[in-house]
Formats: sequence, structure tokens, C-alpha cells
Amino acid sequence: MPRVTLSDVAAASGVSKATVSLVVRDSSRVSAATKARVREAMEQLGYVYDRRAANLRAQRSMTVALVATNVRNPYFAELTMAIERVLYKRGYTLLLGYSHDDQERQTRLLEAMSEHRVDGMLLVPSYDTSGDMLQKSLGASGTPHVLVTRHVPSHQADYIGVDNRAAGQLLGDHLVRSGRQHVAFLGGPPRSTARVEREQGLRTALEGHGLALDPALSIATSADRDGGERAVELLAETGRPYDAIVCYSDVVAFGAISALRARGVEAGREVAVAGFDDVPDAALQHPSLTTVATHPDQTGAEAAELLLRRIEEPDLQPHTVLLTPELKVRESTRSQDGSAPHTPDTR
Amino acid sequence: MPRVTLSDVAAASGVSKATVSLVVRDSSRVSAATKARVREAMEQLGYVYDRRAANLRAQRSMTVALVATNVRNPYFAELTMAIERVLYKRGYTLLLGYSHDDQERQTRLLEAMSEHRVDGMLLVPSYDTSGDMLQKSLGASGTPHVLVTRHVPSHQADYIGVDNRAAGQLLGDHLVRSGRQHVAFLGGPPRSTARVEREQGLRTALEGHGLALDPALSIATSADRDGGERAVELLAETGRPYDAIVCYSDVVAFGAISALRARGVEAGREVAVAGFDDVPDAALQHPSLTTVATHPDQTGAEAAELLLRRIEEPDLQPHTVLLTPELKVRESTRSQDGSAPHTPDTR
DNA sequence: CTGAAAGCGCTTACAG
DNA sequence: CTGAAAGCGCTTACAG
Repeated sequence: MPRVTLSDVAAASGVSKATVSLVVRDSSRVSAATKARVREAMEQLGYVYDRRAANLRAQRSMTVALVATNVRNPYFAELTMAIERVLYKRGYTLLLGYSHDDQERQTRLLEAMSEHRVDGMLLVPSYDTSGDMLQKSLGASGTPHVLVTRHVPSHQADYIGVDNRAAGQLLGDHLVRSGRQHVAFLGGPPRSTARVEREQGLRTALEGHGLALDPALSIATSADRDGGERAVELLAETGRPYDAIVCYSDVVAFGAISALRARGVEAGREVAVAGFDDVPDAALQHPSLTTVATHPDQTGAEAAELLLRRIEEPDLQPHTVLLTPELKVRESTRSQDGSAPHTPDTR
Repeated sequence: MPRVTLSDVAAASGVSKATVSLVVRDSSRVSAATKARVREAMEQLGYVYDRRAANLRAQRSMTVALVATNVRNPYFAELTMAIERVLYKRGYTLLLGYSHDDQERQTRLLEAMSEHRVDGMLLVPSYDTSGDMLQKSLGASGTPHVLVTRHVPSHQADYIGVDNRAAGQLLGDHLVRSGRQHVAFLGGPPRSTARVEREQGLRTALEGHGLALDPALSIATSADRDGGERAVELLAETGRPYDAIVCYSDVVAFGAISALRARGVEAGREVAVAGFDDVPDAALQHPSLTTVATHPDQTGAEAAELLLRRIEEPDLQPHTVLLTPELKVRESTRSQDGSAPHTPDTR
């Protein structure tokens, strides 16, 4: 059966296409009686509005794209859901793509989204994304966009994420105050801006207390659980003493705690362990995990709001919004009980 | 600046719009020389193809919608990523919406997706979705769709998910063979088809060994961690003895294990605990969790493939694909050591 | 308050 | 191998 169109509805209800179009959008320019008649016809015919055609003509799409890396980490799950929630409320539909931190895939996704004429894009840039790349894949279409969680130093654009330096500092201060002195920083991908900034904050805090962050104790791996396990192995191989481990993220910390346990070390005793994010599991693990809340929900919601504002006012100055992190002290960083820092058995 | 269109490219390269259109799609009907010239012009002008317009004319959209409940559970994260992966490979773009198990929201999402003229839809139906509701929100547009993970009994449509009865049976058999006799079934939303089927499988297995599933020990709550904790409280309140707990999902099981521990009971000793899904954390917890793998990755990938096939052949018979679950025996259900079933202190 | 005509940016026969 | 014309299903001035 052929599709029912506006013209069919117009014919059936004895008005013009223009009038039906106004009824669809509930314009006040059409009388209540006419509206009722037209709606009756739509119902009768089983009419389904074609937004694509409407939007082609109106030169917008009422869609927004999210290009993220993946959704395995609960942080990104919350972020995605917050974004979807705001867009839904504002009548926008979300297009989604995962780059898996692969540059070529990211480029192809950005181009596909541009070709679908999304009104705007939210991008969690993959590692090593350069300003040039973004310029190339987004510049031609000029699609308004907001960077989320990770920024691209050489790219002028809206950015919203947590203040990673402040987050690192919070953990550093807390650990030193709890009597820790030899702090390692484990996991996360080497060149990620978040990793670099968190480490800087940590270092600043330590130096504020007259301590240093031993470069040999900063070990980048990956941002998943496995990255935490591997980093602990590598840390042990250094043979250096440590009494605290700050992990790139909670998920990394879970891996680290697991690996420590396999070596007979319980987090929160000889070695304090902390993460970033405050994913739901952090409070529920045994021991519960000290961490810094990075507020994915708020980040996602505000990123979506910011993008919608930019869509409406393209000439707005680029904004950088840094959310304030929040320290959550739990069992995994209980105060130092006076014992010596943990020295790994080098077997 | 005004958008660059096909006409602009045609004018700049001295050919017709039709020819440019063929070049965009890399048709063999255009000579290599002409293609080169046209592509040169596109590059020069910064042309961005408008798929929306193309698809309006061609009567397809190269988009597929996923309407799921949420993405907090790692099962759904994997499912979503698998779907995105297959669609990307086939040149489709994903539209995404979360119903949060809210019927009205699901209805509005389905209608929005229809209006965006997606070529097909993947739906994880929210609880209590009826065939009538789907008929109403999908019938008018006639959009091809595939139900994923959960099915709707009164609705004729493609469905792909794990064989929940078989999964329940696997766990039941395993527990009885490990010497357990008093099995509880905890968590999950009461009317979910998955819950009902898993419980049926469990019951079948127990009865096969001359045991029964005490109805008082089947306690529905919710499908999250909190649901597991609450169910353990409710179970304790029954005052009945139990030596094994099967949870609606791994996430529920994590909550149950936590609640048991708070009561001084360690999973895998007096009480065996098992879940469904085999989420990545299941193998990594302490104790590691016995579970039944439900293969979200495969489910998502095959659901997407099935949908794309149905889009191409709308008259295909509806398919029901049940994936075979896989038992993963771990520490949380170590063999019964001869001690009596755990009787909760009723305080 | 409503209608006739043009147009959004493409593709699709059809013709040559 | 390429082009002129019509049309996908809407909205947008403009006119009355």
C-alpha cells in the first residue's frame, strides 16, 4: 500500500496541504473546528508525519549526534543516558556512534553524521584527536559541536568536563593527610588529556606537602580493568616501595585491587587505593573505594543543553565548563596504621 | 554562507546534477575522467552530501532505531555496542532512545522513530508491553522491527534472545548436583518474561531431581543491585531455610552477595549464589560468580543482521532465534561441604 | 483563517 | 556516457 501523505489528508478533510501542515504543528492560525476535522482524517487514514521531509524543507533535522568511544565504562553509560534524557525532553532524537578510540572510525562517523545533517554533535574525542582532524571532518559542514569529557588542545570549541587537575589534587591531599608518602599513579592511556591533568593535580598536591611523585611510579596502560591489573604488575617490577596507588579511573582501580589481592595485599591496609569517577560500584565493593566523583550525569546534561544553545545561537563565544570534582573517602584509603610502606617481593 | 549543493558542484564541473549524483554513488555509468573532475569540484567547494534529501527521494533512510530500556547493566552496554558495530559496517546509522521501562515514553519514542522514517527498529520492550501497544505505535508506519532480549507474547514479530528456560535449567541442575536442596529465586521485575522463563527452567530442573521450588522463596524485586539486596532481606524475613540463591541477573547477584556478607554469610560456603548473563565483572569478583552466559554481543549482532534482512525482504516469515546459554561454574557455588542449609537468624 | 505556488536537495526514469 | 524534467513529502512566504 502506498504511503499516506499530507496531500491525502488534505483531500480527505477538504482543506489545503498548507492547512494540514499547520495542524500538524498545532498552529494557532487554524480554527479548532478545522483542526478537529483534519485530525479525524489523519486518524482515519493512519497518517504518519514525515519529519525527514519536513526538516529538509525547514532546514533543520531535530537530531543531534553523539560520537563517543564506547559505553563499557559506567561513566559513559551515565553520560549517554543523561544526554539522551535532555534531548528527548527538548524534542530531539539522538544518533549514536562509537569510535572505539579509533581515529579513522571517528572521522567516518563524524562525516556520516554531517551527511545526515544533524543539527549538532556531541563528541568524546578519541585519543590523539588533533584539531586538524576535527577541522577536516567538521569544518566543511560547519556543524555546531561540543567536546565532552576530553578536550582537544588545538581546537577552538565548547568543552565540558570535570576539572581533572582539581580532582587529582583532592586525592593527593587526602592521601598525604592520611599518612601516605609514596604514591603511584596507575593506568589510563598515556596521552589522554585526562590522564595528564589528573597526574599534574596529584603532583601539585604532593609537592605542596614537600613530597614528589616518582616518575617511575607513573605507569600508563589502558583505561579498563585489565589496565589496572597490568599496571600493578609493572609497578611491582620496578621494585620500588609504595604505600598508595591512585588509579586513572574506578574501573582501573577495581583491576588494581584485584591484582593486589592476588599478591596478598589488601587495599586499605598497607596500600591505599583510590580512583576517579565514583561509579555506582565504587561504594559497594569490599573494601569500598575512595574516589573523586566526576559527575557524568551532570556533564552529559549540561553538554546537551550547551549544544542546544549553540545551535540556536551559532555565534556564541566558545565556552569551557569545568565541573567541580568531589572527594569520596571510603575504606580503601583508611588512615595509615603506622606500618612501613609496602615493598613488593621481587621474587 | 549558503550551503553548497549538488547543483553548485554540477555547475562548477560543467556537468548535470544527475551526473554528479551518479558520481557521489560511484556509479560505473560515469567515466573516470568525469568522476575525477566532479570530485575535484566537490573538494574545492567543500561539498557535503545531504543524505536526508537523497533518502527522501530514494524512499529509504539508511538509519535504524534502537529503543532500549537503559544502558546501566553491562548486558545492555554490550548489546548496544554489538548492534552499533553491525549497523556501522553495513552503512547504517543508529538512532537511540531509552524508555526506562516507561510505557508512555516507549510509545513516544517508537512514534518519533517512525516519523524520522527509520528503515527498521530494534526494540527491547519495556515491562508490560502489550501487542496492542506495539500494533498501535508501529502498525501505522509498518516499520519492520525485531524484538530483542524480551518478547511480547501477543505480538507476531521477529524475536532474538537467549533461551531463558534452558538457562534456568542449567543452574538448577548444577546446584542440585553440587548438593544444594533449598533453592531461592531472587530479584527481577515480577512480570518480566525473562524472569518467568528462568524460574520455570529452574523449577523444571529441581523437579527432575525430585525437589521443589518453594513459591515463598521466589521473590521478585527489581533488576538492579538494590533489587538483590532487598530480596535477601525479604528472604531472611520468611524465616525459611535456604542453601542456594539463583538471582535474576549477575547485577542482582552482586547485590545479594553484598547483603549476605552484611549478615555474616559468605557466598560459596553455606549458601551458593548464582546469576545470569556472565557480565565481565562476574569472573572478577571475590568470590567469582557462577552464572549462565546469555551472550549479549551475539544477541545484538544477530538482531541487527536479522533486521537488515527483514528490511530487504519484508515478507519473510517472523523468526524466533533462541541462543543457547552456557553455564560458567565459579567459586560462588562451590560444592556443599556437608553443613546444614543456612537458617537465617530471625532476630 | 485558508489556499496556490515555489522550493528544500536530492534521485529516477526517460531520452539521446 | 550524459542531460532535462519530474517528483520524494513537506514548509514557506505571499495573497486574499
